[in-house]
Amino acid sequence: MRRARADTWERFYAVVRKIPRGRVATYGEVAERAGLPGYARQVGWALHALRPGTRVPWQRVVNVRGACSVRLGSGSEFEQRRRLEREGVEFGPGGRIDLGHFGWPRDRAQ
DNA sequence: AGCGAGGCTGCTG
DNA sequence: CCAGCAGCCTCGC
Repeated sequence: MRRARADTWERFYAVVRKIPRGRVATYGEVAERAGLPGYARQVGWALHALRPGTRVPWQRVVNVRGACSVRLGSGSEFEQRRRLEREGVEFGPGGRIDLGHFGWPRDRAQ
């Protein structure tokens, strides 16, 4: 069988925790770095299922266009943006982040 | 066991 | 950059 769900999610969390402060990574990147390319959607689900109290910088994970994909209405969207801005991440007019500037450089180690 | 939905992505226009 | 289409995996009914 494939990897157990909890095990898979733990990999995602481990990767997310490696994202440097002031940087953001896409779901696809997190999945890829976790050794599970193509699991972008599962990263989203893993963060969705993230329990309060778990120390994971989920706010640094955005979609490939640099926008917060957090489900609207949850209030987390605002929280995410507030946290990122505090880290020095700038948002564009459309509420998007310039991944070319704030994205997590793949060539660099964490 | 089947099916729709979800914090996504890459490829085409 | 946005819209449409298809593929990805897991959850919940």
